[in-house]
Amino acid sequence: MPRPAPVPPPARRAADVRAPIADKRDAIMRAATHVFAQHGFFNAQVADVARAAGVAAGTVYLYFRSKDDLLVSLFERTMKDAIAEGRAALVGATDPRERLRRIARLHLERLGRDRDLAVVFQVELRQSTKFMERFSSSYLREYLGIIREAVEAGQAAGLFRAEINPTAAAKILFGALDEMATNWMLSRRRYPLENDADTVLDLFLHGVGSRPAPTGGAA
Amino acid sequence: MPRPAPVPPPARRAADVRAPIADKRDAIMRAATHVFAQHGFFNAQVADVARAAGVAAGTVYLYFRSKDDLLVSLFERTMKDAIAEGRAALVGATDPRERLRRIARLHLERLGRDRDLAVVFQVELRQSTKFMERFSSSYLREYLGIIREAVEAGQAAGLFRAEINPTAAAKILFGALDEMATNWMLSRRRYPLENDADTVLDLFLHGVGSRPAPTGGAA
DNA sequence: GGGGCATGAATGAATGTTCATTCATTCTTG
DNA sequence: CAAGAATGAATGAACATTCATTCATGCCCC
Repeated sequence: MPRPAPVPPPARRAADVRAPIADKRDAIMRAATHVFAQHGFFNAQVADVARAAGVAAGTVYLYFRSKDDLLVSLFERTMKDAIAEGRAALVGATDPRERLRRIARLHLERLGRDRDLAVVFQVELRQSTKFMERFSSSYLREYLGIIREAVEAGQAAGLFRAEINPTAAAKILFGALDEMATNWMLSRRRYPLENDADTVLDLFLHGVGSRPAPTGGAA
Repeated sequence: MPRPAPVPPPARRAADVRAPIADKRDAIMRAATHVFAQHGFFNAQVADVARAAGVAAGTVYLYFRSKDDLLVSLFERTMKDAIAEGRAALVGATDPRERLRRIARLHLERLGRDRDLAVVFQVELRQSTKFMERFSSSYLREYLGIIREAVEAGQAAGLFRAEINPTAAAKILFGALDEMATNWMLSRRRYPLENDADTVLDLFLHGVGSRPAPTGGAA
């Protein structure tokens, strides 16, 4: 009996005709996130990912061209989701300060929700300049652009000092958030990461602000 | 004739008795910085490093326990240098704002001086949580501590707002500088990185400041 | 002064392991 | 009973590390 119930066949229904593709692909990506976070991309074996996903090693290659492709896909999917979620969250926020606050919160909420994902994003994706450049020139650029526009809007509204360089300010805010995420991920303590968003925003808004301080909400 | 002048024997003089050790070790570390920066740690072969250093592959193992050890040594030496240089630069600066400014400048000057080093520090060292944790729990902790103390001093002097969390502020400043360095390293343009220190500091000091703004120096 | 000799640095070919990837075969399902 | 999904053993290349050998140096004794 060479088949000890490998995966409980999940009772396919009619619409599942092309569902299995998404199912397995998704399972492999989830497993990969976990395994890469655990061992690091280079030390992780494709066979481990396959095992964690409950499929055979060869199956991975039915859904991904290569191990690299697996990491890249992970990254692309997450970034697309994140940017879509981000744009949605900005709808209805007109005050530039509020827009920045939402961006920051979302950034940290998303990473704080899934530690494996945080590890992959804060560590594994930065393994090689190859990945970094790819990341940097596409999604990071877009992300920084969104922040920059909010800063520019703030300047136009007279809320932020005119002499601030919006591009630099965007990098600074991103860098601060990124560092918070990295610290959280490396820390053994499991504090709520999203609270750091307010800390960062408070300092940032004071920094760019033309007034003494537009404090968040606390009396 | 299996010996096509492998390396020109560099005419040793008396004092060289124990010099070769430092020489070679150093040469290998330099070469490793370059090769790791070029191909990434995992893709770089020890043989490449050896070739770049002008020694045989086996020789690397006379000076380093393993490939990992080579990366760790690189990192430890640089951090020791940097922290020593940093502490020295702070001597004589009593104003907390001035201390922060010197820290920021030095941080970016050092990385901006050597692109290969910047790549290794901004990318290669972050390959695995193993290295990250090591880095984070030792040198980064120390570095953040230095920044935090300057912030606390600023608060004690009434220059910075009392409600600022100094630990968080230190992470924010570090994160912002780190992002500037990463951006510079990934950018094709070769602008002077150290100028970003003032940009960051300006925003940061506004952010923490209890006054409208302690502007740097420009009229 | 000079001709071996001991020392240990340096070499680089060989080793052995570790995987990513392939593909002939088996299984599932409609 | 096709068609195509899935399997997992086999393959082969890549590479860290080792180690038997070579080489350079300085020392000592004649």
